[in-house]
Amino acid sequence: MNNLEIAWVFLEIADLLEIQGESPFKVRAYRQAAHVLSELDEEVAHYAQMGRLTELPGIGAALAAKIEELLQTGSLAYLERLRREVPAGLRQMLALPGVGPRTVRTIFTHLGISTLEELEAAARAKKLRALPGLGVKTELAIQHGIELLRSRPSGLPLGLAFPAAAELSEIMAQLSQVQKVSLAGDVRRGEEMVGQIIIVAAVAPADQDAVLKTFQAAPYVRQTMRTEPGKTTVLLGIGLEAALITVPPPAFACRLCYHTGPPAHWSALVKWARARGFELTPDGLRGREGELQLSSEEELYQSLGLAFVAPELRAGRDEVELAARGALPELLRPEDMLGDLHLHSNWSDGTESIQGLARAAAGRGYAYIAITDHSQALSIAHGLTPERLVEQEKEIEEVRANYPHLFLFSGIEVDILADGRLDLPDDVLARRDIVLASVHSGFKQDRETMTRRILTALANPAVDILAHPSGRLLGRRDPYAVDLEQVLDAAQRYGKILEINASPERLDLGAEWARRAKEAGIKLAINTDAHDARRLADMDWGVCVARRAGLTREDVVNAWPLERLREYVRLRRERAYANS
DNA sequence: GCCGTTTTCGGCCCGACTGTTTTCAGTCG
Repeated sequence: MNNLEIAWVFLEIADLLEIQGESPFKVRAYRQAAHVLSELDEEVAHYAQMGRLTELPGIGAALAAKIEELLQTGSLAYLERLRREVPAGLRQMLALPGVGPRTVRTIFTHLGISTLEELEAAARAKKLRALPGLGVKTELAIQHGIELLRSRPSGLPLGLAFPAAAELSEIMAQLSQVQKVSLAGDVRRGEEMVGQIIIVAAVAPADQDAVLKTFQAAPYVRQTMRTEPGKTTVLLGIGLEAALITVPPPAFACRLCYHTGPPAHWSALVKWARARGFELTPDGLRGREGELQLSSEEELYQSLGLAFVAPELRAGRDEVELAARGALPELLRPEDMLGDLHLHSNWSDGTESIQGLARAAAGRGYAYIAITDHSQALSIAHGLTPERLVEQEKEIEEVRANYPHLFLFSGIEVDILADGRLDLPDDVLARRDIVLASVHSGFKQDRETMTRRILTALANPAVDILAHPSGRLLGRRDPYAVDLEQVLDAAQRYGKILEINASPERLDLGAEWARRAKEAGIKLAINTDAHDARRLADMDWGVCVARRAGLTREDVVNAWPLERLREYVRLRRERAYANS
């Protein structure tokens, strides 16, 4: 078992214990341990071998023993016991908004309900409102929550699916029988939610069975679901399906393109090819002179007279036509990013010092970062008061002296209060180099109130960037009710920057809205919202969203040199304050 | 569950909001 799988086990234990009504601190210990394991650079097995598990923060004797058991046997008696005691359906109920462990327990003990289906039936039959602590509103909220859960795209966020996909692909690449291998499908296109991992490998027909068998025994694999000639589908420990497709080497380019999809893009290619006298099938490209030998996808597009279409742009929109005209955007690349404008230090709820963030940013070759801790209203995160901001400014100044080639913006992520006012006085905000504004409370406001709230905040001259504009948590929380059309209008009118939050649990704005923002002439910033130094690497997920949105360096302010960015912010503020 | 110049027990970010109540429990961030 690898780190992520063990972390997964601990998260399940935490949920089950919580439903059982165990001490919240014990529950938190498991969640904390899961977090530590998932962030660990080295395989936890190495720590186990050296008998150093308890040196990891949050891992004591009890958890170390459980990790050992998982590593040695692949299972855990304690978890098996909990699973017998708490039906799996109860854990799913925790995902319903407004439903926590106590409510789940009430429902289970009084009605004996243990699946979402039974729960929905009970809600419809108006049986929930009679339970202690529940009422009509909760009953309706549960019914609505189940509907939302159903309408959500299934699968896992890219940030969870990609590492597993990359590791599986890497393992396949190591095999001597595998001549070429590539990720395909949702993961390769950088979709925000991944329905299934697809890996395409070029393998001589005689070796296919052996390669498929190796895949079935790879790390992460819990069980084999289906096998057919040239393809096997497995279920991973993280609850996602992964398919390995083996193809004869000459067909690799076409099959890769076909399985990368989406179907609408492939259809557009087939149609384009046919109109020019080619026959394009998943197994090859046939021209008037016969079958073409293609050694790569690039050659496939070239043979069709098209510029290469980056997987992220494949959508069946107008990309084939643009490729024909040579008019595809020159997409933003990870190496174009020059800074990160949304970082939390240990002044609020981050774990890293400002110095540590600066060191990590310098290590990535950044030209600038912004320290943007929370404001006072977010007390759970130790949000900063005006007084502490003054103190922090001094520390930022000290760190600046240590990193002459890295500019530190003294920033702030100021809360947008329920009525749209900001959580800090204007003069305090005006002294910060960059101001992000965002919503962290009152998520249940109706659409009109929430929209007005955000528009009010955008109208404030102090605000430079609207952070995580929709508030969604991928697969966990839907966007709050807000009219993003109006938000885009206001951003465009006031010259505000919209954030693509690169945290893998957010990816907010998503690609569709980022595309529309660009079309409206709005500038974007891609920020990680990192709470520790390691998470600076999340930038790549944000770049992925930007690429799917068709963004170029020009569209993204933190792909600009420092002076241009500062000038942009300065001019915007000058205009805003002059008009206010 | 973990952790300790508060070290073997007693702490462990906390405050707002909501829906249920009629003074508060549960959820959320």
